[in-house]
Amino acid sequence: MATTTLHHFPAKTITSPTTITQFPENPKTLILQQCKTNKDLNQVHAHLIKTRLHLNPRFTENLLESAAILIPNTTMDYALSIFRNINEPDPSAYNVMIRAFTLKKSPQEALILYQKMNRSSVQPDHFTFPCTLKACSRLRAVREGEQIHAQIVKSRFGSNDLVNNTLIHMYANCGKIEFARKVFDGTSKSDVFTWNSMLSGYVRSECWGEALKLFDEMRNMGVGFDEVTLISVLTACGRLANIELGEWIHEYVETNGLKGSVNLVTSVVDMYAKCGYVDKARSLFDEMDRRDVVAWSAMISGYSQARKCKEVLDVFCDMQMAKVEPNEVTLVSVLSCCAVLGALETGKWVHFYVKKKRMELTVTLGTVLMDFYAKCGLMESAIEVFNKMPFKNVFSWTVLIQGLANNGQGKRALDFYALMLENSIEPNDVTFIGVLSACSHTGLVNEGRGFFVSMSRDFGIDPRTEHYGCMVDILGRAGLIEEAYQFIKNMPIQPNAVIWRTLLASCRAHKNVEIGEESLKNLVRLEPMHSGDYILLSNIYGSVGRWEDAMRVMNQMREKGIKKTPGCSLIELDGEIYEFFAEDSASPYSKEVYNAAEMMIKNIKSAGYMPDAADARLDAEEGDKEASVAHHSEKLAIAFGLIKTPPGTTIRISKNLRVCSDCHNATKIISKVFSREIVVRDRNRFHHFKEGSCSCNDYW
DNA sequence: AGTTCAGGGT
Repeated sequence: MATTTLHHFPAKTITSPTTITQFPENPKTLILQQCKTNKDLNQVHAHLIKTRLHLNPRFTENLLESAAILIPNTTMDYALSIFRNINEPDPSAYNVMIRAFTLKKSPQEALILYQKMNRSSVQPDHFTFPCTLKACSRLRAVREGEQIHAQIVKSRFGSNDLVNNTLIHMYANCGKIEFARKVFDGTSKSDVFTWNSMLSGYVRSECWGEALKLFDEMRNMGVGFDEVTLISVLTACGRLANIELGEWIHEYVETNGLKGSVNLVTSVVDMYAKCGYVDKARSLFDEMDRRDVVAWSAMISGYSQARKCKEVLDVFCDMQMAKVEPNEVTLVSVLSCCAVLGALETGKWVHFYVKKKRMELTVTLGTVLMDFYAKCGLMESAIEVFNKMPFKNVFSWTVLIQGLANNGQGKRALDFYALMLENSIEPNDVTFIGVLSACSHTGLVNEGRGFFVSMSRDFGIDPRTEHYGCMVDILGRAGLIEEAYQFIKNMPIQPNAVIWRTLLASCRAHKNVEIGEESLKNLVRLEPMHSGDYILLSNIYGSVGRWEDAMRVMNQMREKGIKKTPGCSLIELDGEIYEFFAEDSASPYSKEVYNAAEMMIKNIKSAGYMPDAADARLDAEEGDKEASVAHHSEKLAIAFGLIKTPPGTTIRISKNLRVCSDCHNATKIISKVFSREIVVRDRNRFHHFKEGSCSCNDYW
């Protein structure tokens, strides 16, 4: 006999340790206290039938409740079989079933049963409505909710607090906050639960100001408040950066001995972090004697929003040491910080973890995973995630479009934009930033103009500074410098420094001295301490041979006490991050790296590379200009990558500034001569170098 | 027999 069949015939069922041998008069206590599985229930059920006690509805309903709600991790099958055998179920039997379906994530079934109850003319009682409304809430079924509301009004439960609290919750959860308020105003306003329901409704609908107003009202009316109230109010404080009220609540928590409440203290931690006091949040977090996954996640997201990525990874590490399992929310914060850092290895580890734990690829998790891959330059992985996501929203599509645009695949980005519209997803303002940058990074001038018009005409989105910036970029990169300049002059809102900087960068690429000078004038007025701007104009002079003017601009900068931001490039090898600065001799690898860089330059020179001194340090001696360019941080990092990785490995570099034209040219040739793919993430976008050309088509 | 609450993405 095959051994596998034996497993289905264990002797255990007969001599199970939970076997019930003695039955008390009232089986309810027994069912509640001892039944852990359906098998236990079976025995009680059998006993009830044998003793004909099952004809007593009270016993049967107790059994039903146990089967539907009290036995952990079980389906509704057993409960359904009991329910179907009840001759004329009364409201309580229906209530148990409706409550259980909602509890077990089948709110749809709950509503179907409620309809059946109506058809059978069983009168709902004051417990039926809350159970059913909760199901509507879960499903965001506002129409069904409204129908039930009408039935409530017609019934005698219209003034029942419990019923009204659930109504408020249902409307707020379905986004109908003004309906919720109407219900609230119709209550006696004497129950803290009612106030809490309304408060949480405002918080859920992101009406932070209304929430605080309600809390004020609550204190004026002297209804009192509890922990749940404070948690909602703290959320609103965090979003409004209302530190005064936040601190008042913190005081209240301290003086009233409420620090043992993990939820409440977590909310205080979150409030401080959102108000910008992340260190204060941390010290409070450290004082907690118990931390659950939400507390850890709040601290991690606090650091993540403060862009303190190193701290995010440290706390995440501590969390694992503390043996608290991260969940989706935790991982979203961690991934978004990996995206900022370009921490490919760590982010991949998180993705692996998600797969190992078979976590659901929700819209949020999927979107942040895509963004992470896109920001590490791995667009194919990003698209793979996108294709696996069962649901996508405007965020997901926007990340995809922006990712493709930044990785030099502008045409593909626009294809996906068209597909997005076909899928009836409405683009928002951020989507258009992606669409317009796809145009600018690909040189699609007329398409760009078209989208800029379409944005407000077809979708009612008013362009923001960022959108004007994209247009300036589109025109400027294409060499339409004069038009870009006029575009800025005609902008209905005040151009900021970023706009002028964009124009200045175009002037650098197209050697336009006059408008470059004009741009710098505006930049000096708006952000006088930004070193890169002076350097850009200086390079423009250099590129047309006006070395004296170039020197003059650099001196002007130095006189103002402005220091150059040193160029810095990072390379990740075996999960370790190596940092290189331009002309850096302090690095422990400097000798090795300089030798490697020298060899590398020699090699590409014989393949036709000509150094471009326009990007050199101006104070370098004439003969040293070439060496100055050769020691840009990027070249050092690439040289290091060449000697430290096996032939054929892709080299990934991130740098803090934009790629200079000499490095760009050199890297193209390196990719060909050494047969390497090289991916450079600069402060604006990606460059994928392969076989002598770059994904940006020399257009950045 | 029931109701309110915390952390996340372009």
